[in-house]
Amino acid sequence: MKAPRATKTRILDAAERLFAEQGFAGTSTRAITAAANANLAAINYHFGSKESLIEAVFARRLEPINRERLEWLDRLEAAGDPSLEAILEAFLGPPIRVSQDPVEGESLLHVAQMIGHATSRPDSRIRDMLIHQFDTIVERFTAALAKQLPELELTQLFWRFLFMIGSMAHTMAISQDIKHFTRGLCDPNDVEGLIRAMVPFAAAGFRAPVPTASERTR
Amino acid sequence: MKAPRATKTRILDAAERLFAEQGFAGTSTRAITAAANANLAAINYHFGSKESLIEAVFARRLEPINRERLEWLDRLEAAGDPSLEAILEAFLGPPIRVSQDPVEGESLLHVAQMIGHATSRPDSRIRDMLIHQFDTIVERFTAALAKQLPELELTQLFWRFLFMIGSMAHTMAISQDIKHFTRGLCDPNDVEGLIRAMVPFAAAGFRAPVPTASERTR
DNA sequence: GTCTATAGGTGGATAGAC
DNA sequence: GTCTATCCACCTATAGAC
Repeated sequence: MKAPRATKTRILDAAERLFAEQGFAGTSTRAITAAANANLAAINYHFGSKESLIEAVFARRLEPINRERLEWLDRLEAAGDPSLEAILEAFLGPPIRVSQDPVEGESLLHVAQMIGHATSRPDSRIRDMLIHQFDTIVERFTAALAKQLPELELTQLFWRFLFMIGSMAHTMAISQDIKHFTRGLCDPNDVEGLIRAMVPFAAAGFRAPVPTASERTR
Repeated sequence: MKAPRATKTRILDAAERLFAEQGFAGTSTRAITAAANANLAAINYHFGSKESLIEAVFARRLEPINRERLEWLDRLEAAGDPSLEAILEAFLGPPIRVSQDPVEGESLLHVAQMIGHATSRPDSRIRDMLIHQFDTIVERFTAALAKQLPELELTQLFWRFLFMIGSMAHTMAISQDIKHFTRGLCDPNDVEGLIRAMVPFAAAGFRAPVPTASERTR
């Protein structure tokens, strides 16, 4: 006999799905508590406010993934000089694991969509929290990449790191429309296949020579 | 003596900025008309509804850019067999031009952020309109790319096209935080430099060999 | 911890004068 | 085309009973 999920967990689950689908401003606490089979007052009781609930939804998913990324990178660096592909996989691997968990699998897409919603709020606490969540990750991984690509200017390395993150984040964020645009060929739910497509794409991009300003588009 | 912009244009300008910063649900029609120095009833008079205003904001920017992309590709194909880099630049070039216009320059970032906000609304008319805006673009450009990369499986080609779009869209969407994450090295407002960084990255990614499932991460 | 009831505010949209 | 005034649906948050 399985215990029913606690109210707090049901609220987190419902909020995660609804925030991903409709954004933060577009999702009312009423809709969340209704979907979670909880009372309207439960959000304020358990989280204090809607904004704190948003932070809790993010933190529940991002903290374990980012912790695992850092541990993975630690192991690689302890074992010697990691290859470019190995570094990229330490970055992309933890999301893969989550995506393959039958229970938490959906959550990864939701988080990606939520990040899409959160990324242009100049003022909010949520943005500050997201920046803080990723600060260490960016620092550690760009340092590892720089060591592996010593001839690449640091500015170009940062650009390319951003491009890789963008590839992943945007692809997940528009996953609902991918089948339409690719005539059904690409399956956005096959995150393993997505990563297998992405690692060689990103690795080749990182290794590409930087053209001078004069030589473009012949 | 310059004529003051028409109310309709002022509303479009204000709505574009506010939607980009705060999302659609997070931006009230009251805030828009106040920022546009227009009357509260003006949105309904000129556009009919808030949702129709959103569509109008998108269409004003996307239609000329996408038309120019197709014309550019037409010219390339009329002149012979375009190179991979030339095709990528036909895709990325029109947004460059817009971004360098001192008047419309800001609008490109706004549209990118708005696309971020719009990308996970399963039900809305806005999503349908966006899909329609990009349908022809995706079809024409993937066909041109497939011709230039005949050995690349179509599935991988679609993935890589999505990755390139994600690189561009996400980079613009998080532009506010790029200086922070890159210690000031990358300037998100220098869209020309962004594209110059992106074309070789994407071109190398498109040309990367596809690994078999067995050979990964050594 | 969970519920009802409600306070106190903001939302989109419109009617009708000018 | 522009304005004021207003409708009413919906929002977050809280007080207080159970």
